[in-house]
Amino acid sequence: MGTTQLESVPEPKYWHLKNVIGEALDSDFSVGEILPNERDLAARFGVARATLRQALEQLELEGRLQRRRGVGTTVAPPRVGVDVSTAGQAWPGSAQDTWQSYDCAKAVPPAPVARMLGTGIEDETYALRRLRVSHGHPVAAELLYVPATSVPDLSAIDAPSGPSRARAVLRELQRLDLDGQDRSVELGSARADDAKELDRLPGAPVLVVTTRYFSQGRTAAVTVATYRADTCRLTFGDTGDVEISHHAEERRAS
Amino acid sequence: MGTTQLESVPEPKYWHLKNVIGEALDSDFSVGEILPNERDLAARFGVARATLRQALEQLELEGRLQRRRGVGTTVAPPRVGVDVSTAGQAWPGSAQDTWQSYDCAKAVPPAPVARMLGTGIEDETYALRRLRVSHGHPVAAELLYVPATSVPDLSAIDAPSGPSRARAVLRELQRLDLDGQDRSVELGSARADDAKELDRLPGAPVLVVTTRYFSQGRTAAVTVATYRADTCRLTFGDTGDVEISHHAEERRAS
DNA sequence: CAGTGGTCTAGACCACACC
DNA sequence: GTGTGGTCTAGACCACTGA
Repeated sequence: MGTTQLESVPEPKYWHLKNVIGEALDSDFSVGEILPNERDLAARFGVARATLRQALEQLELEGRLQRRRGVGTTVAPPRVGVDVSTAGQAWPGSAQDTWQSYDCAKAVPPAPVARMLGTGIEDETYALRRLRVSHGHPVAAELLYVPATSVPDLSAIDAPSGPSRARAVLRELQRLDLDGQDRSVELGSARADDAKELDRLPGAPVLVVTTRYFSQGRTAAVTVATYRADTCRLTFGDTGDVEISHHAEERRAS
Repeated sequence: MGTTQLESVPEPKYWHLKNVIGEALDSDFSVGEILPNERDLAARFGVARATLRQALEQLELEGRLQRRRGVGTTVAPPRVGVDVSTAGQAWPGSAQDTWQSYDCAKAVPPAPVARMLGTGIEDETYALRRLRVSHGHPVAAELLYVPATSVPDLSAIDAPSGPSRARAVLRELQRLDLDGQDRSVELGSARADDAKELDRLPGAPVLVVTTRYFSQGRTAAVTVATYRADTCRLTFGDTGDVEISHHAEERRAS
């Protein structure tokens, strides 16, 4: 304010608000600090609460704010970088990966997944549920789809269901040769079950990472991982063999 | 509707609406078809327009709808996959990359970028503006930051500004040895200038791809590319050396 | 319990595209 | 012009958290 003259094409109020609050966040608040409640803020800026909320929504989308019903609005910490690179990668569940699996059932995959797997609707498929935790918080929920034909040696009633069968499926997968993989990232909104795992409301914005695992010229498995878009930054460490020196990397701006 | 009984924990109306409309989109509409206007739709479902809009916003976020002011709401085509892999990668601007650069100026990079470059606020930096076009539509706008120290041989007034200087900067970059790179993806909202390039409103959801280019043990350049989140799916073709057969890939679900 | 953010309403006006 | 989606208002009630 003060710098802008009267605009011939005025920007929306919520947009202006977002910028004003965003700047205030940089200068007057520190991480974790709680903001005044929405009704007070709206009154202070002389706008309706709906308008104020539109600005806060934007800031939350950008990962700068965190809002919790019944609690309040707080300044969010910087997004955590989670590694999703495929360098030297193997099957899911190998070595010490950052996922913990906790359930497995037979299910029919959604149409887009079935298309990637090249399966018909009546083909048996295992659906394995996993959770990725970082710094004590869940950051992603994943569904791993494995057609029964990919793990033929898995004895039918090896384990009735649940975690033990999950382990069995992963074990069988390891025995296949992994020819390569294929990854894509897109924006989505959390389904009710994923939202619950991630401690968010249904419809919350998420980054959907879809991975295809190839073996013997076919798609042997597909994972669909949904990452919290508000708190996560997906990183791909595609650095060659170079060792990067630790220059300014750790400096603070202010 | 009709299938659900009375809910003890009722889901929000807009969430239910979103699902209902989403299903209708699958069954009763085809790509490009225009929906009834918001006022009619709201009346038809017996909700306020704001509630109906909340449902449409979700669907637009998921890339299922496209809304244009003054025109209407249409069924969106499937997201286009844009390759952002770094396999066999080189400097930006090399060979036939999919970007077209059209401007270059000197500027001070935003704080996070300056931190990655390890530059102070008074160090000269070139800011190069580029646009990525796919299937005739702009899908991403990019800012490439190059500290003047990275291209020392660029004669100061080689070209005053604009596209010719952009080409000169890129040309100089090619001469450096590229040791590796580093990429991250996060959710953001479009700044006013990016939004304009991408034919969207300010604040529209975008996928921000940040790339660091390493040379001689330091960060020689940084790009910040903003992709339209509604129409784009970022793909990483990390497939090893395997050739994937074209099984079911092209089928339609019906 | 009181206080928070989340949902919803019924209106109004504006900016834009197209005729 | 007319019709569209985009913004904004001033209220109301609900669902949740924590004292």
